[in-house]
Amino acid sequence: MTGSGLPPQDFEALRMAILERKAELPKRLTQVAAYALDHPDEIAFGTAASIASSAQVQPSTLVRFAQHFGFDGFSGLQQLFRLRLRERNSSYEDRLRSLEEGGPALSESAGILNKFISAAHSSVDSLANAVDPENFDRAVSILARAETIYLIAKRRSYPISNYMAYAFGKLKVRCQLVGTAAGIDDDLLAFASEKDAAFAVSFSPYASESAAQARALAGRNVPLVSLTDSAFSPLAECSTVWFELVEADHAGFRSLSGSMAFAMALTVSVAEKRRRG
Amino acid sequence: MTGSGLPPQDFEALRMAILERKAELPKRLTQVAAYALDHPDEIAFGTAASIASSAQVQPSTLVRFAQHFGFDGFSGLQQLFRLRLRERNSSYEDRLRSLEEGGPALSESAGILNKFISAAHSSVDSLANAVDPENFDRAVSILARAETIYLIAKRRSYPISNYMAYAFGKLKVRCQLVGTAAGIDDDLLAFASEKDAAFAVSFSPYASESAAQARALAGRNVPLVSLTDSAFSPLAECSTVWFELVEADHAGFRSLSGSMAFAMALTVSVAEKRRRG
DNA sequence: CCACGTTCGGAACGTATATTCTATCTTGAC
DNA sequence: GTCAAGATAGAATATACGTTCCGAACGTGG
Repeated sequence: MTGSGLPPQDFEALRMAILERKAELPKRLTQVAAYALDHPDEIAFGTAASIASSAQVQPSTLVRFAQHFGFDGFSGLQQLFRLRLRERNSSYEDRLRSLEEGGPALSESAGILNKFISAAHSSVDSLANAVDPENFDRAVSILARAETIYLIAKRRSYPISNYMAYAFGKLKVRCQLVGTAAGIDDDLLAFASEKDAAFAVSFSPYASESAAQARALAGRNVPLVSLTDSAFSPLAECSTVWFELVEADHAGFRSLSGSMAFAMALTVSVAEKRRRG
Repeated sequence: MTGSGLPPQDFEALRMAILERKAELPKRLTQVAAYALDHPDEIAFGTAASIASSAQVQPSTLVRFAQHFGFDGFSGLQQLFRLRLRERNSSYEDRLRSLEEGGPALSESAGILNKFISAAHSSVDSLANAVDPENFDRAVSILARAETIYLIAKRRSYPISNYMAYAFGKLKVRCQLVGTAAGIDDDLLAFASEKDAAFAVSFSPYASESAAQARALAGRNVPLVSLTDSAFSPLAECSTVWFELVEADHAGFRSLSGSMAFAMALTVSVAEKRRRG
């Protein structure tokens, strides 16, 4: 008797089983377990031999590993990894493609909508990849300890800071929206001190006022967190912490989908951190 | 000599090549071509034998098919199908899972960020599913023929109309943002006539002014397009065309990612339609 | 109707595969 | 230190795989 009852029926179940028994597994099997969870794609596509060499293990070890989890052999386990990839993809992209293929038949408007949906989708994806959790954490800390948070954004970025101001208001976090009425911005920012902090958003082509205001604040040692779309942005050089987010666009118009998600995450995180002390 | 120059390097190129040459392909190869594009997953995971029997073809035909597109054999072609699945999944969901697994180890902020990314993702997805292309087309037509577009939104929806106003400005479409300064909103709206149109956004809990303004406009036969989150919204009943979009939220705070994508698609579509006449 | 080139089906081939088996090694208890 | 139980490495094996090959079928132009 090698296995342990019935094998898991789907990938999730297998994952749980592996995590559960990971501690009590022999050395080489632990090695396989770690490799399997870290490189599921390799397991799905590779051959027993190639996987074994990648994981620095003998092919037979893979078979034993599979049998420990109730499979007949390695192949049975592999099928679960393949199933996972199959099911994952069924929804979103295929829909886009099918719409795209209907191309000429569809109205132009529907085409534009799909482009924006697609752009929003990839913006959110790139947000997921671009933001380093540690940096995010630092940004949250900086803003959370500020007395007043100054929100700097012009033109296309303004809706972001506007929404943040709304949310901060709901969350009882004091903030000052900069860029709303003409002229008094710099007067407002003159109040900012080291005890405060600022959050600036600017995408190419960068609004010169935003950059100037950011620099001014940085010069007076006001901690500055910023969101921009390039390392060469004027915001990047004067920020305490900055994030690079490239919003996918359609015909030059970005949907701000990624930025909005980021902004809300930041806003809520700050409020949460402040609430917990 | 069997192949035709160099084989495609990625799945998309292969797809194009197949579609391009589909007409001039022999009978059985056409059969394979159709099967390949319809069941890409089968090709990625199956064996030559299993695929052949599914497609009602001989295994050798698969090899010939691959060779027609410049591959050495069937395996080379299969790798492209596998690569596609690999790359599709590499970014988003795995990252979420890995962060989710780090759970307790991760900071709370990172967790919140991921929740918002996830919410944004599903908002955009539901946008793709919820918006009927024909309705969208009607909405675009209504707004495109308006002399002035009135944008009605309060509170959390305001950033959406704000961004639309910015984009409409860039696109040289006349619009009037309603809800910016206190008091004069109704005076502004008094100018609206049947030749104009309005776009209203309101999510639960609905701002009473937005609903009232929308009703007033509808009563004066001003065409009204609206974006809201329920069929029971006060906006739904008085709109010429309306869209239901449920934004996924985290802790009650929506990221507006889906709404933003929708708004920009609408804005650009209107401008485009107007430009073309 | 015939010759020719192309396409197809199916068997044959060599290879690579997953699995099994066994000798060796490790582990831990007494 | 010894022994037993389990785990591992690596060779052995039987299987299944992708590919190749060749004769038959098909369609075409003369």
